[in-house]
Amino acid sequence: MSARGASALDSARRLRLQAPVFAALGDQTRLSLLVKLCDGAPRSIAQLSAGTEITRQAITKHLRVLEGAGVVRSRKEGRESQFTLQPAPLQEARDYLDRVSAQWDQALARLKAFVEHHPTQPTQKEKP
Amino acid sequence: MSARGASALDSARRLRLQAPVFAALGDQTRLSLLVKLCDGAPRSIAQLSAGTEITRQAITKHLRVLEGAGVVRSRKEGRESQFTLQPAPLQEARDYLDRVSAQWDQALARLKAFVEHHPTQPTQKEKP
DNA sequence: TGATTGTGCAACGAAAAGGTTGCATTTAAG
DNA sequence: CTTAAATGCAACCTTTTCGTTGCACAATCA
Repeated sequence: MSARGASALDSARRLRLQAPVFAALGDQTRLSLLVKLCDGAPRSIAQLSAGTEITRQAITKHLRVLEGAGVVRSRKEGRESQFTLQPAPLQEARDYLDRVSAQWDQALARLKAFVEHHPTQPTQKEKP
Repeated sequence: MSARGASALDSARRLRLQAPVFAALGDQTRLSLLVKLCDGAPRSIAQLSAGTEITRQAITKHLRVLEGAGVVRSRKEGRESQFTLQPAPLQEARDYLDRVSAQWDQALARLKAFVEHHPTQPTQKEKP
């Protein structure tokens, strides 16, 4: 119960760490900021605000949210602050979704195997 | 211009469709509900509420949010409604993150190749 | 039937999110 | 030095979100 026990105990922590990342991605404006940044080039707030309908200050707030989730990093460069994408948390989020889907697939596979070993038995309750 | 052209034009629509999914995952309570459901077994609201600190009605609201994002499905079964995980939107979200990270990696690879072809040239501006 | 269990619905309140405006501050440019 | 550009900071407003309470209603069970 060492390896699996540890990861099971971390599940609550995983939730607390992963939810803010998803929350940061759960906004259309922030998602479009990420898309603009995912070509690898650092961009200033003014650059990221150009072409949008909303204010520069609103963009700034969104960038701070992304930074708080660890999805971007900011660095003071002269009079402007450059933002860069930080792919590691995104990959963790991706792996998280992968695990959820994988567990679901395994459950379905087990269910299928179970059904195939029980010929033509109609729907039965778990606890009769 | 068929395959890539179409997917490029859909990028705005992708944002509008993907953001709600991430927003649905961006809450600790909802994320834990998903984890409970990812073993494949349908569960009732009462089952999903058992062992939590918050109210059954709060859990219900979260489940409706998840359902609105297409991440779970509900089905009336007698007097109780069973909720099931719906992995397809999760996999789309995963692929979305994959594409973002992939684009970032490609950009870094290009940058690296560029640097290696320019020996010891110090940092230069994009538009001199 | 009568009691219990599982949900649905609605109103309400506190808190957070998303956005704006106005002004101060730091840097770069002329 | 004077100006313009890029941010930072703070107050404020409106809309959601998260959670609660209270009650009505349908489906079971004794």
